[in-house]
Amino acid sequence: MQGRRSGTLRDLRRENRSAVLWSLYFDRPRSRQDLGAATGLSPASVTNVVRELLDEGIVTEVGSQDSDGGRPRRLLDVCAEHGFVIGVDVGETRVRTTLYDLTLVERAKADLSYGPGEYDMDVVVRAVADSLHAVLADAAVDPASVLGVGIGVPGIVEQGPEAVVHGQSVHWDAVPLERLLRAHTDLPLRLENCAKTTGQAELWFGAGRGARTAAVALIGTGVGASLVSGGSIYRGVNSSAGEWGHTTIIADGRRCRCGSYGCLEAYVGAEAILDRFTGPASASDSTSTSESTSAGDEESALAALVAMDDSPAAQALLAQTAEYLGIGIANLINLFNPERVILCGWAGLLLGGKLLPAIRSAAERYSLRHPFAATTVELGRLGPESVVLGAATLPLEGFLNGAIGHRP
Amino acid sequence: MQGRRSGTLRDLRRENRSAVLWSLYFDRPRSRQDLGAATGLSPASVTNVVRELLDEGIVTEVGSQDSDGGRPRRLLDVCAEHGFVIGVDVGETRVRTTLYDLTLVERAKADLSYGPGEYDMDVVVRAVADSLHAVLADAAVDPASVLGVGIGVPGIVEQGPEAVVHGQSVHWDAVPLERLLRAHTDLPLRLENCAKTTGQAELWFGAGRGARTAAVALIGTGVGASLVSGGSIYRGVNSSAGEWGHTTIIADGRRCRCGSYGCLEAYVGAEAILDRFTGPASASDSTSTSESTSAGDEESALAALVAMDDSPAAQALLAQTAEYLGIGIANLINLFNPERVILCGWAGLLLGGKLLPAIRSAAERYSLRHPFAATTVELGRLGPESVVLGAATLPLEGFLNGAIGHRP
DNA sequence: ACCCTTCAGCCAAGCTTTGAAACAACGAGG
DNA sequence: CCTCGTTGTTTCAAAGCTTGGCTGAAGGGT
Repeated sequence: MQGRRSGTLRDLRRENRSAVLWSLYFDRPRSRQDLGAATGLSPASVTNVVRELLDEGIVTEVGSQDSDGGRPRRLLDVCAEHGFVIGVDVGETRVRTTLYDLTLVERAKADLSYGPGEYDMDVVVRAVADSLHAVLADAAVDPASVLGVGIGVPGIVEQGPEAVVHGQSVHWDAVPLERLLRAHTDLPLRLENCAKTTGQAELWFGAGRGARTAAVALIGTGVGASLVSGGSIYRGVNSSAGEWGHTTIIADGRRCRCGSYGCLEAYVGAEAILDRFTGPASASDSTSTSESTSAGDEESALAALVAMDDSPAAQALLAQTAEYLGIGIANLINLFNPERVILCGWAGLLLGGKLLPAIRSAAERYSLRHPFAATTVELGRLGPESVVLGAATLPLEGFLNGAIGHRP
Repeated sequence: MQGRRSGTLRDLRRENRSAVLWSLYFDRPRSRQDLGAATGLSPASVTNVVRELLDEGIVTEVGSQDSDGGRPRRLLDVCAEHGFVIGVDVGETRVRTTLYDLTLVERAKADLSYGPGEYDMDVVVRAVADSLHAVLADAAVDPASVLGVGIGVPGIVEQGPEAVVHGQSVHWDAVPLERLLRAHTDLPLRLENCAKTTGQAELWFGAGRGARTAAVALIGTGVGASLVSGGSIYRGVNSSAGEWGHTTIIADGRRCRCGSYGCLEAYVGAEAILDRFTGPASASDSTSTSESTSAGDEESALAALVAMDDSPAAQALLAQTAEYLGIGIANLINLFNPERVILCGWAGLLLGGKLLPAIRSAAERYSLRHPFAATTVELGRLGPESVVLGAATLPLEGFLNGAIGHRP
């Protein structure tokens, strides 16, 4: 009900400082005057805040820009070297890690794969730890200047003093991943569901730029979504909001790997699509061949399916899939009334590339006029890097908000 | 992305003042010390803010309470007489209006009905205007001391400089209701969808008290929801969020009055339930008899149906309905991860009274473990008055936030 | 009586933003 | 070459806020 927490003067200062920093970060470089206009702060306050940021080495002055006849504006920019962030994508078959500077320019990458189905925690934890050390060494970056590590994982991440992961589909049951990693590194860690990290990447740098309310629909082997409200990701009471893939679109429908029936994921997840194509006879009772096919196979198989222009069966299946996907999207539109729906994930992009018009049309038919009119349905604009990139934005977010500048 | 708007000192003061006021409003009466603990403000600041509120006549001191051995605390309370708010429920067959004092104690009521199906705007507008004048006269309240009028209407309310109503099911197409009402009254008006007003009533005073994230599911003839996030109602980009009734639960299912197929409303809306019972033969293609049955008939018919303990057909239908409702609720739980789901609306309460265990069990089966574990599914605790009461909270909300005290 | 506890008001100190005025840096024009 | 106008940035005094610490106020215990 109440829920404000401001109170003190210092908080006010931090908020203004944070507003300036966010504003600069997403529109770089900029003059002080411009920042004032964007944040609503007076020129004097901008000067004060900027001086502080300059002193701390968070921003720098980079050249100047002629004004029409007056004193030229000094341009400010974020100092790329001031700090670094690391993004980690804990995927189904491998760990991808990238170290970025403060402006999210890549400095080093590592990519460690383990056998498919190897969800043994020790293996995963070691891979993450190794990759962290690898990128740090590779980029020759002092660990003390790393602002934090963002880690995108499959499954629900229960935030708390130490994040715990519940991955119902990869059989992780209350895994204390943060504590396990803590044994290998002292870097600040932030864990988050990988759909949410992708969502944040698209929101900051992709198709979601500037949206204050959006739904990022992620389709891979599994299906998820991240819901953006007020410009940041909505987590719900338990951090498990956005489990779009397990909303029911057909009561008593196909069995889903979550154990329920008729879930969206059981129709439009990559695995489900392939199952529906190859095993139409046992449609409503597939124990599925998930464990036997690796992700890479799945990817090429789906690509092949999408490319079967001369097969009526494949065409019909894809049309049906677009219809289901449209229903799922329409449900998001009716419930959330987002200004944008962004279709992401490797399977989502694959399907969307071909079926977007059909998906849009289905979404329109299944949603109410008013909310649909306010929405655009688009494809994500970031590639498969988006999970890592989004993960890296997690510590960055903290930095932009709190912005406790460490020593440079 | 950025989206803060604070900046100035005056804003900070207003926020603190508002925090105190909210805190006091929902836990009345309270001592200053207690307020300090609740808001996190220092005793000195509480004193300052409270003095201001006392000076403006918004709060008063009411007696004192012994402390264990020390100076007794003076108790503060909201001054009921300081202002008044009016709630209006524009229903399907009548307009209900209530005038409350600042503590939401009823001071006067009016209830004007028009023939069923009379959605002619002139009739409705006149009824609202008449009822406003009636309650003002009845309570002998000076219009200048009315803080505002909240109006709950069926359909989507597009907020803007002048609210416009889109009621797809009652055939209101972009009705400029606020402007039409403006011709009859000078009171400040706030329009909102009636599901959202009910939701706010339950949130403030009913089963949702204290919840910061909740889903209020409203079932009457139509089906809607209001989604609460961060303690306040989520509206989406277009104010049309929460159209739960028109999310699809069965692809290619029953036709819905919105024009689509397989909507939740087409299964669990009161009209739909009755249709499914009386006309099972034409299940998938009912043009429905909606216009011919008035709401009152529907209510008693549904009550009769629910009471048919000895009819296996009725029992099966109700069980099926609970299943569908469970699916709809599970979808809310998976997507939103609320800490509470509250079932409201006359039909919702009727069904819930008998079927709540079945509904809960269905919701559990169709939702993921983790989000379900964090949720409770309960019945609304407010009666049919909740729409009016919730409508009255709309201006109250503005008052508690801004709290520009007018002259007492 | 005396001390102790608890609540409320007061005041100087230390923040903050702000608006106006001053300063800086440049082009244009005489 | 100098001056003026224009635009961007900084400085400075003023006003407002919260904060702790201190002082009263009002009662129990002992």
